[in-house]
Amino acid sequence: MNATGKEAGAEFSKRLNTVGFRFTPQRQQVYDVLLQKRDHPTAEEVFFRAKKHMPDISHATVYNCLDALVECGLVRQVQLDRGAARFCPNMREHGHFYCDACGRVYDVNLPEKPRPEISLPKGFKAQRYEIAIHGICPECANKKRFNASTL
Amino acid sequence: MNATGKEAGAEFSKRLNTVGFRFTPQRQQVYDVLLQKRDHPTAEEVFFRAKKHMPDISHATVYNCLDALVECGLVRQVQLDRGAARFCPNMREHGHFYCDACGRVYDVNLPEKPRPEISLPKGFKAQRYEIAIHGICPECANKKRFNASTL
DNA sequence: CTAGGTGCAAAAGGTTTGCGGTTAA
DNA sequence: TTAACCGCAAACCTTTTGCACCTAG
Repeated sequence: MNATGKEAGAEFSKRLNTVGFRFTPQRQQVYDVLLQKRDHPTAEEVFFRAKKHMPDISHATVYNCLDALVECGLVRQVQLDRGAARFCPNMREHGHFYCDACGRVYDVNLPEKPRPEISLPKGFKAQRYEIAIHGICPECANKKRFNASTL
Repeated sequence: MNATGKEAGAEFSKRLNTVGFRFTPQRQQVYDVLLQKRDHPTAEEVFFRAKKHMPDISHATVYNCLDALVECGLVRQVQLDRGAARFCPNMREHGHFYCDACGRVYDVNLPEKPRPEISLPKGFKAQRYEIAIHGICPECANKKRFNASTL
């Protein structure tokens, strides 16, 4: 039911400590929110969900927690359009599909075979990749077809 | 000197028209700004540069023009962090390297051989890809080494 | 004990909107 | 001629900041 039993909690705490962060209930709560519904919520959305279990949590704290989780490698931040950043606890290598019609975000698997190494000019040190695919999701594609046929 | 002579201007106008946009001097100016210094400026930066040649141009118009250029396929919008969107008139297939230290953005070539097709679940229609590589650029890598050695 | 984290409220970006006047086609 | 576009200014949304209090280690 809940992804953070005592064992997982200790693991989580250790992970924070290794990067110099403290364990706090707020950080745990924010991480739980991300694990419980993996729909790439914005910071605002995380705030509302966390508030249900922890009514006094503040906006600023949610941003702080999200940044901490990103920094210690438990969460990815995804920036897909001019709007708010989104957050994703899936640390496996994967890309994101962004529906330009409805704004929903889907995880997409990348080819298992490692993609041809992108050769960076001398001196550039890559730390991580983000692959975003923009397009139309099945649901919106259907809606569109329907609308077009009834005009 | 200037990428938009009379011929290029006619070409530009035609491109706008095909997507249902009008030619306007402001759109030309904004496009010129992007062509003249390909350093992935933000809308704000485009605004300041355009203002030098067209003092009455407004903030809102710059956003309008940028959106129009993106919509008719002359410019790409790139979103690399929580900050402002950046704009890029290079429509060849390429990725972006974002330096986490200084925030500069570099174009990077992708492998000539088409990368293995990313297989999307049934029904998803991809329209465009964005590949962002986060890391440290050579200049910042050097600075870092220097600072570390003098602490 | 104390550096780091929290909550609050205000400020700071960045982008969008509404409106009266202007202009490309 | 007129729908599209412009400039202006205010509104809006997202994120950051400063500060007094609190707490994990």
